[in-house]
Amino acid sequence: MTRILVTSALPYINGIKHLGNLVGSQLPSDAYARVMRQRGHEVLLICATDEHGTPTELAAAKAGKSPAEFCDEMHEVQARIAEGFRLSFDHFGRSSSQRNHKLTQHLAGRLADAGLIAEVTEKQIWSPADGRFLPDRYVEGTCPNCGYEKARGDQCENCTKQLDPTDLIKPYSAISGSTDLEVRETKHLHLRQQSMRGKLTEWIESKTDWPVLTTSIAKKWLNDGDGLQDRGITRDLDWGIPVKKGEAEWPGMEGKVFYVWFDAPIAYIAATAEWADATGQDDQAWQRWWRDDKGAEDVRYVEFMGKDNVPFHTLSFPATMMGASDPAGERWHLVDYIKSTNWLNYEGGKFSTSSGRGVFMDQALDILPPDYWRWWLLANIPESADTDFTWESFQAGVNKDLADVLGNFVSRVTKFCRARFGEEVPRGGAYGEMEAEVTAEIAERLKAYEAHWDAIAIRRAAADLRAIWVAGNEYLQRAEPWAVFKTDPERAAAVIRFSLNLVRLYGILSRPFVPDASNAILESLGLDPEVASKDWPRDVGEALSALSAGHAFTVPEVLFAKITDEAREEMAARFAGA
RNA sequence: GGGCCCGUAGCUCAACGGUCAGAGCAGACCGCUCAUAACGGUUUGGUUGCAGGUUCGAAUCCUGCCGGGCCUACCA
Repeated sequence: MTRILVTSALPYINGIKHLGNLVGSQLPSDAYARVMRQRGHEVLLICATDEHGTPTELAAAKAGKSPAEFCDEMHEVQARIAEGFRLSFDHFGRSSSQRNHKLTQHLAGRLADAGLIAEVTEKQIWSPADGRFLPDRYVEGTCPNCGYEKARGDQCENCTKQLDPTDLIKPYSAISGSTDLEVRETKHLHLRQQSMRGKLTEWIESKTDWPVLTTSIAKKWLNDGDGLQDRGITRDLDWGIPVKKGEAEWPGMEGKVFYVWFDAPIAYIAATAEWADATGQDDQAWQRWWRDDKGAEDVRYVEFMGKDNVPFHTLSFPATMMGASDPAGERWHLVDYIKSTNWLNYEGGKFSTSSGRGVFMDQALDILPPDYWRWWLLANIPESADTDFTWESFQAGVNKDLADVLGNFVSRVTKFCRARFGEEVPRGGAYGEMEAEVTAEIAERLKAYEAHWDAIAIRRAAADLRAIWVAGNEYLQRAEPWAVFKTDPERAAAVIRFSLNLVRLYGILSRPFVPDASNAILESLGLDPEVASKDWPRDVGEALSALSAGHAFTVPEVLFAKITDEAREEMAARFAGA
């Protein structure tokens, strides 16, 4: 048994996420955690809402609420949607929690003590009309390079030139439109990543089994230009974690908060502490997952994220963890494997919040059950390249794989049994050569399924699972119990007994992808899903004899209703965007 | 501008220097009738973006070109 700590990148609080966000981190982290739990490992799956930063303040203001109120509400919304998709987080925390305040301040203090924090006076754009400093991106104006009039302060979208807000001609606030802008000096803390460049490089280069996408992004940042740069970890905002050095005030930093990207990854740890609090455990309970000096050394820590998150998880967060560690005292556990995913596009373009293009998580659940989305998204997860969501592909995947192959298998077996033998596992006959062959084939497929999950190759795992389902239909076709029944009912009984055991096996193996269907299958077999799903097959032969003659069952409702062409067309039209 | 990734059957993807480049979907044909008009079998379909090179051998490695995507540090 291994102890596996799994984190999903934190969804940002300012709105409901779309399917691309879901498939990028939350969904694969859940499926992976489920498989590993079912296989008997000790797993802790952690996620949280990422609540700080300028966009939150603006979104809250727009909604006429304080950031705290706004986040309270949006956290509840996101938590409900996560439940709707059956995301099995052990804890869904918040980056604004008191735990995260304390921990972020603590780690900043450790970094300062280690000499890894520099105080730097910077010039930033102040907008009196907005009453705030403006991040570069919130200053717009005319590009000095190409004359584009809505260039952003960090980069011109039109000519792609990198800019500084002070480069812009006729700059104005993107928030209020005010042209009354001034440059003010303000003091900020920088994490001295430059001094850790060697250590980080060595660490990244030791990760030879990581996806290319992950390491190439990290190496680029380490080596590009003058190499890894120090990074500001504080901001002039109201909403956030107040800058403190551990428990103590930080002279000169009054009224400032930590930068959202500094505190967000720390929230993985804080959310684990929140989990311990919520389950009535002591600090030891969460520290054994995160502190190598407190028993976390044998933990395998796996992070899931979209590719946009990679630099922060390969560099600044590890720099924080390394910098806050010392051999004789606190030692924080670094990530062991980073699974990064590409983008999911929508019908050949991007998902767009502003134009309502694409399907958002709440809408998805309004239309169809979570299993449908889970299956298609995981079977088509953008592992090696960006992937396109199309309604045709979605419809085909759901109808063929779920309804025709898995759902129909369960249906034909249980209904045939009910009609010929009644609603209990039939007695008589014995497994023969054909059953031995199918058992061997499934054992082989199962090995591949497990290996692909170990490697977090999710598309392949989905293909393996589908092949295991197909094996059941192939078997029935060969064994043809409906014909055999007429001359040799005992043989037909054995075939159906074997098939019902296949149904049970599918209920277990399919659970990471389609948990609701797994429940329905196992319950219809008179089993407790929570218990039965933990009975991951060690020996397929044994597993296919688990249900013995006389065991009662009921025929389940149709597991997956098909998506009709009309429904598909209607949905495609509805989500096409403005 | 710089960096990285990708380009394989109508579509979505495998094959990671070595038997006729494979699956699923879609198409065609056959079988079955237990089942959600479901299932199974057979089959059509590819000068692997283009042009060179390395090698006994290249989809795979190298160079150039064409096309697409992503990242580039203050949105997160």
